[in-house]
Amino acid sequence: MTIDCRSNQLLKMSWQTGLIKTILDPANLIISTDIAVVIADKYPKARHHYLVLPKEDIGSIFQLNRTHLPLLEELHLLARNIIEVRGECFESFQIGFHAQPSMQRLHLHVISKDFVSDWLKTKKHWNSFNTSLFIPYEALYENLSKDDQIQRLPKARVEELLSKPLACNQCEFVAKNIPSLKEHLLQH
DNA sequence: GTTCTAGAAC
DNA sequence: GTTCTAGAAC
Repeated sequence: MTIDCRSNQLLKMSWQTGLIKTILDPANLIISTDIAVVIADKYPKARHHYLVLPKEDIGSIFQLNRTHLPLLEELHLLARNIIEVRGECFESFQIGFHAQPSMQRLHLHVISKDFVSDWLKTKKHWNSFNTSLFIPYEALYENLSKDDQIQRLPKARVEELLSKPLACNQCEFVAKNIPSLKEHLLQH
């Protein structure tokens, strides 16, 4: 391994630990319990976008086993709490995990289905929330109950899902590019 | 995860 | 010529 390779890895580590650093500052915590916290996503991909994270140092969904099922229930409880606190309705939100997370520390996404946001900029953003790259809470809970672990998606499957057409999440419309998708979402 | 930007797509 | 996407970031 070259020196350059190592400095790349260090650079990568610095952004991957962003969430862990964020929750160290109490000012960032919208809700905090003994075992989990709720923060606002720094780059929200919809009008409402929150993250629920355990205080326990769990890297990602791939570190989970059956013993974590009660923890997941607590994360889900806080997800419902933040929606209620914000005066929104549960039906207008999707709650779940990315099948291929980028940031360290397990985090549950709580995001409104409008996807109206200046931070929504790429096909990857869209498809990570609107294809099987998004694992709804209930689905992950059931998979973990059954298998005692969460399986990583094959690289080819991830690439296939990332390259899917930009299909609207609320109707049959398929956008030709990101700007037209964003314009369309505003109409809903 | 974002930023930046070369060059593809239009 | 401008818009848009996709890959490198040392």
